[in-house]
This record gives sequence, C-alpha cells and structure tokens, in this order.
Amino acid sequence: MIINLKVEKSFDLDKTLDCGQCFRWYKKLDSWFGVVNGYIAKVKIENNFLKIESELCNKKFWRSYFDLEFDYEALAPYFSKFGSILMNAADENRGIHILNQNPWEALCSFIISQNNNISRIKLIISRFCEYFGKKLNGFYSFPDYKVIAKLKTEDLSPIKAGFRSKYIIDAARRIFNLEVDLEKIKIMNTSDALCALQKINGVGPKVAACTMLYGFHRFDCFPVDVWIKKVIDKYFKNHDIDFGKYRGLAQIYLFNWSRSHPEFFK
DNA sequence: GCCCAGGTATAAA
DNA sequence: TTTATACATGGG
Repeated sequence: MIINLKVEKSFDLDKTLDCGQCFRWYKKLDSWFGVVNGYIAKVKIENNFLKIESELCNKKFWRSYFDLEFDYEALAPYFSKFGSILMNAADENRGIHILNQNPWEALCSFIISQNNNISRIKLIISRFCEYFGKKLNGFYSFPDYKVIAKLKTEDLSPIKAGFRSKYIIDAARRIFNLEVDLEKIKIMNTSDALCALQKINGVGPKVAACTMLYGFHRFDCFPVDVWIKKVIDKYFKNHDIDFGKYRGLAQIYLFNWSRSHPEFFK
C-alpha cells in the first residue's frame, strides 16, 4: 500500500508533475493525487524519499514511472554546450524527470492540446475521464481506447473538445484495429515511429513528437510549439539547430523557461 | 468583448 | 511546394 523510494536530492516532484508533460495530477497541500494505470495514487516527498500510497504496489513500476534510474544531473554540461539560454533553462528546470506515461494517454492528451491552453486541456481531459473512464473512489481512470473506438464523434460532445473530438475517435479506432500498433511503435526507430503516429487524423509532427517523448520516453524527439518557436526565432537564428540525442529534454526546459520569462518576448 | 492557445487539415496561391 | 485560413472552446 505504501512504497518509499529513495530519490536524488535533485529530483523535483512539483516541477515533474507541473511542467506540462502530464495533465492529470492535482496537488493538495503537500501531496499530489493522480490515477496511473487505473490506480489512484497519492505521492509526496518526505526527506529524500518519494512516498507513494497506491493499490498499485510495485516498486519497479513506480521507479520506472518517475524515471528514478536515469541520471539527469549528469547532463548539465551537455546542455551548457548549446549556449546560455538552454543552460539557464536546464538549470531553472533542474529536477524535472520525464515520466513513463501510458502511450495512449499521452497521445490522446496531446491531440487535445493542439491550438489550446493548458488549463482548458486539463478541463477537457478531466471531462473525458469523467464521462468515459471507470469510476474509482472519487477519481476516474483514463478511458480505454477499446471503449472510445466504439463511439461516434458526437458521443464526445459533452467533453467539449471541439474539432478535436473526431481526432480522438480516429486515434482510438486505428489503435484498436492495429493500423497504428503501439507495441510495434515501441521498438521502431524514431523516424518510422513518428511517421506511423502521423497516420492518425489530427496527429501532425508536434503531437507525434510529444507522444514519442512523453508516451514512449524517446528523448530524441523535439516537439516544436508556439513557445519553442518564439525561443528559436529569438535566440537560435539557425532554425535547424539540433540539440542532439537529448533534444526532448532541451525542449521541455525551453518550454518551461519561455513560459516563466514572458518579458523576454516583448 | 477581444485575443489567443503544447497544431493540423484543407484550400488557395 | 509554400502560404493562408478554419477550427470549438474558454482562459486571461
């Protein structure tokens, strides 16, 4: 029921769960509440331990979910090579770990994210879970794609996702009938996987890259969004700049840095 | 009220 | 091939 995992001092639970990679963790006092793989979880930091209260009591699973084995600290010199902006961004966002989220949940969340703002993304996803997930003890699980695949676009109208509803249905159907095989994508090379994901209507380069980074834990994908464009335009005049094999981490550092420094874009 | 948001599909040039 | 526009909804 309760798991305690030793974590590095640098690990920052707040930043990790509130950096825009996931949309379904809620903070209350000093604890975070979420639903992972159909199980409610309450997590907090106590001393240098991550304390997890959940029916899903599998240490290995949670170590993987919070990516506790990977040495993020060791990458500071790597990012500093790309200039002071990325160096500062990496430093300010030190402690973010990329979660090992369920790929379907990540895909769906980032389909919903398109041309949208974070608070409304959260709102739509919570309605999606409420209407189509399983009711737990005061929470809802993320809807199964097998359930969504059988719905019609208009069935999603209560979640008010607008034009994105048809994309969610299309994603669920193609995953269900294996036109897009998530298990195969896991073992594909990056460019083939990005291509496969973009067979889904409503999934372009940005959503595919987010799915790879946040759903499949592929750090070599760089999702270019409006914020990143602003940073690239202003600080990296070479638009083809390549941040190397950890470009996904570079992206989330720059994303959060740009959002916390609006003054730099006036 | 007005602008715009972790983009993408589609039409037009 | 490149560029423009519509899209649903609600936060700021």
